[in-house]
Amino acid sequence: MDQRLDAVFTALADATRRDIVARLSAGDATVKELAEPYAMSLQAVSQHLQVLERSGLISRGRHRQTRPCRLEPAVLDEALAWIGESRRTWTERMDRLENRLVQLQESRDD
Amino acid sequence: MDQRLDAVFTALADATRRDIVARLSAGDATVKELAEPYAMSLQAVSQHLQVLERSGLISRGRHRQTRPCRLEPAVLDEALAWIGESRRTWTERMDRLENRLVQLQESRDD
DNA sequence: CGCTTACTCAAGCACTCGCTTTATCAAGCG
DNA sequence: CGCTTGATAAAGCGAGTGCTTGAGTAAGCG
Repeated sequence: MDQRLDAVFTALADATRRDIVARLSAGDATVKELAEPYAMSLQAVSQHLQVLERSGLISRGRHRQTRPCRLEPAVLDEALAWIGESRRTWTERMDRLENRLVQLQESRDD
Repeated sequence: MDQRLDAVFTALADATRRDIVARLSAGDATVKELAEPYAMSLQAVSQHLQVLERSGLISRGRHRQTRPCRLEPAVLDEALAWIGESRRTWTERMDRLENRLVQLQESRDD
């Protein structure tokens, strides 16, 4: 689990890879199609896709001589869940703090 | 924005730093307190905290000779929003696909 | 004042990252 | 068969990461 989150957040820590994920969320694409907008070699994009694949964020098939890429949202959900959990804990703590302050205020008003 | 997301996801791409974030979500802590459970030097933890601070995930004050660390949820929210957006786009596309399939099914039944 | 505590700075080391270039492979086309 | 297309493999390079040890700083305590 730790290793999977390592891989997902590492994969998302690069602007090019985030852009690829965003584009794949709108539909599958081949390596060439994905590489087209970037000012870098096809090989570099292929390496980015390997990072994304290793993290589980995308999967790849074979169709003729292309390797179509597809977003796999399951790992995205794990990342979402992890961040959400820390966020929730923080919020609950703040709520408790606020309640305590309100109680203090009320007891002083007595 | 891209740079901020780079920094946040890079910060979250390490299990020790994720653990620190999770612990800070439950309450502020000093460097020494945070370092205590890990089998690494205090300096190493201090460096992890610098990464977290640069990303905006935590802030640090000064109190006597300690540097209390505090989670700042704003950047966490940005990461949450980014992932959520890709997730949402994917889900909507799947919904549209399903609708089209249902329509195909219905037109065949006519 | 000296001593401890809490922490940072700096240098060094093994390792990884992002990208390049060159070479290679596998599928389809003439 | 040769040739192009889509993609991967391998090697190398500069920059960055994670950690260490050693030294330094700043605040509190006797």
